Amino acid sequence: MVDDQPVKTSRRDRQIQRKRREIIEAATRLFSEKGYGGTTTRDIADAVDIGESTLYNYFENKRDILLAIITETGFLFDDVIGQVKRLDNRQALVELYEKAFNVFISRIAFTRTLLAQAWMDNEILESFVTYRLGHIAGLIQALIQKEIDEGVFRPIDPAQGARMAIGMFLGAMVPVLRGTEPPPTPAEYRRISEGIVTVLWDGIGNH
Amino acid sequence: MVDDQPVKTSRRDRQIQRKRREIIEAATRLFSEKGYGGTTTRDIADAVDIGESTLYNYFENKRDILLAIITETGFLFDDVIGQVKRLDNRQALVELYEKAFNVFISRIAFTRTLLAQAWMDNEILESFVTYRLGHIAGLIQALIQKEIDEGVFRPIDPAQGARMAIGMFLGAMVPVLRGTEPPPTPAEYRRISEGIVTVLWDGIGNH
Amino acid sequence: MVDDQPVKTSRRDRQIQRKRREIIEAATRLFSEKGYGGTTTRDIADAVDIGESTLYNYFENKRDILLAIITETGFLFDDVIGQVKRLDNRQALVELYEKAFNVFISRIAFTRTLLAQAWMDNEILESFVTYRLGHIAGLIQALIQKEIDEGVFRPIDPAQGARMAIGMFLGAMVPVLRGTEPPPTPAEYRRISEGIVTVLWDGIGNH
Amino acid sequence: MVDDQPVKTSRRDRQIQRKRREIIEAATRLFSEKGYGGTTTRDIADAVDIGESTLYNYFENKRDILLAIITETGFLFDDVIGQVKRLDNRQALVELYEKAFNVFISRIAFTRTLLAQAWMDNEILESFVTYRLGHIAGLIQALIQKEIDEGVFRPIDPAQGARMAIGMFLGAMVPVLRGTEPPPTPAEYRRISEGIVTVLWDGIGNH
DNA sequence: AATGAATGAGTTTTCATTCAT
DNA sequence: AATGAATGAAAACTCATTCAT
Repeated sequence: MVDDQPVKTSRRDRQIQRKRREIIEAATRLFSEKGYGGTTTRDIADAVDIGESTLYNYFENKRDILLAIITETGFLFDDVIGQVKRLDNRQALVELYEKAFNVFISRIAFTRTLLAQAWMDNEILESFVTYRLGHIAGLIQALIQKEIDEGVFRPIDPAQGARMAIGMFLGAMVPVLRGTEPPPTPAEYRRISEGIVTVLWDGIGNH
Repeated sequence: MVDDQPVKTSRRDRQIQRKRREIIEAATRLFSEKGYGGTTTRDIADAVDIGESTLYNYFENKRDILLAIITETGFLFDDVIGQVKRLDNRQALVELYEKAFNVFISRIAFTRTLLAQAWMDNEILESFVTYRLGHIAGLIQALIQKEIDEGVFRPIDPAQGARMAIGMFLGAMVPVLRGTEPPPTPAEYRRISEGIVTVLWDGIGNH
Repeated sequence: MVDDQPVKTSRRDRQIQRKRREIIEAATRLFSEKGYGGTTTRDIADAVDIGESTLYNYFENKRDILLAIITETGFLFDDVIGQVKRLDNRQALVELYEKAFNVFISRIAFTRTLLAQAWMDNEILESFVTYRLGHIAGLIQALIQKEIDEGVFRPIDPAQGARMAIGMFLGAMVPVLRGTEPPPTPAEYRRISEGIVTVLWDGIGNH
Repeated sequence: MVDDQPVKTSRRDRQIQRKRREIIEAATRLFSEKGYGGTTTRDIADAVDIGESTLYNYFENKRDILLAIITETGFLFDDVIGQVKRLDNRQALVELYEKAFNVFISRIAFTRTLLAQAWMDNEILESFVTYRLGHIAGLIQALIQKEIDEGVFRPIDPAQGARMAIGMFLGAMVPVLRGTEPPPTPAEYRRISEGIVTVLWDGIGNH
């Protein structure tokens, strides 16, 4: 009896969390297909097969669903960043690319929604994208600067170099996110990662 | 009187075209600021200082305004593409980048709107972006292939190379389109163009 | 065991009655602050710190809470009326005023809610106000008639006189109920009661 | 042709004003019957036989209708107040009562709505009632003070006297506004006005 | 060609109430 | 008896579009 109490509570809690997840996942999919504005609360409710008003037992309002998607899925991105302790050589960059491909591709619908929203919505851009992207860009710049200092790289503007590095990532991801190309397999994006880093270091030229 | 007729008509036509342009320009700005869905027909009418219903004398409906923006401004992009007769050497690619920067940056609001829309809307993606981007990608791939054939490039996948080339362009453009960085000056994007091409050919490495 | 039964039951009953009272008091306060329509069942439940649905174990529905407030608090007013055995002289009227002030002011929130509701809701007006107010008005009219008969009063319309008597009460109470004036102290409303009766008998004039 | 312009405009303007009036009148009636909260925008639209959304061409939102009722009908009350240049004797007070009865009774639905709303809504109380009622109360207090100074009145608290004067007005009006008594005829409220003032001056007592 | 007025079809959100546990 | 979860019904409000003038 005494032990039942915590079990009961956590079962109920798990029930709630499960439903929240369900809603978030349905909404993520819908937002990525039709956009946030193009998705109605009714669409979401229908997708989870609950009444429209039931949504409001789990979320304050529609925007709250969007923010929940971003915060509750976004932490996956922090893991990637967190794992990058030191980005101090070529191989580390390859691995960063790989991890980034992995997390982007495992959450295509999420990423597509996030980018669409960050494109128009300053709050979302700032509260989610700016910090993380800035952090990554900083790491890459530091790496470039180090290689310059060691005489491995030509003295280029590290900021511009970082934009190139990120741009090449975008060049590979955007068609996938947009759905014009199928998601690469892990083997493929390992190869792409290496390809990008090789070009960054040595270009395509045949030296 | 008889001679007047055509003059009159063409004057009226010019009048109409001028108003259409005005609407298109106002709508482009509004769409780029608030998104297509976030912009009301009332917003557009107010911006041009006409009645809301007057819009419908110039355009079938709201979406038609969006399509008109894309087709009537989009042709500028065709010029860039059209001018690229032969993309057969490094310098030609630098020049392509420069022209592309030029046209993107001179129409930031348009480009921002176009990308936002193409991100969600298949019709717009296909009818406008796919073809042009595919064409450019094809040119770049052909160039890469040629360099490979001539032994200048290592034997990489030309498609992947093209994605890198386009990605580096995105890496420079996206922050500008998104408004997180100021538009570069012509001198700056000349330098950026050269920087990108240099990296493509030789990497950042200090050979 | 056998004796326990009734004790148990009455303890439970008392428990129930206590909770009912709690709900009624919280609801009275909320209704007087935000109006009946402006108060949600959730507001009430929160104020008593119970679940929203638990309310329905004590009351049929929201309106039932309102009716319970009115009947279960309203009986206090009956006491005032009941105590007025004979309203047959000036002093008795002073005392009636005093008692009325006392009961109104000791239940400002209730009175405010009651008046607000009776203003729009015929059922409440009739089932609660009409009878009691009519009774009081009748007593006052009878007093006036008696004074006329005895030659103390001029022959005025007793009904109109009663409306004046009640009106002067309203003139003193309304600003307090509305919250634009602080509630008078017992000493003050004794003075006000005498003042009103004096004006009724002799006017403000300096005879 | 030149003269047509202003005519056209004013005809259209008159059309708009007419519709606004229609809406305001229907809303006033509905609000006085079912309360502001109990009246839906649909009720109002139906009463004027227009689409619900058409309301929003004439008013910003529902509350705006209420405020329009109050400001656009309320000015009638200002006329009454404005006409009271000097409230310096008994007869002037009688006339003030008469005018007040007149305006209250000619707009029963409005007055009932106003009082209901001012009872709960501080903004409306302050922006409309407080000032005007305060002004009237001030005039009455000044009159009482004057009569005290001239030895005509006993030295009572003028504020309390004013509350009695206003209270007696309420005593006569409230049952009419509430609909429990039929509106008095002009002859009747003249008699009531005189009755109230007589009681104020001399009481009901038979001196 | 220009437009004021009208509106249908939604959209998000609220809330009293029910019901299974 | 207590309540979390679910919801139908309605509410205010929006907006692209039509139409008569």
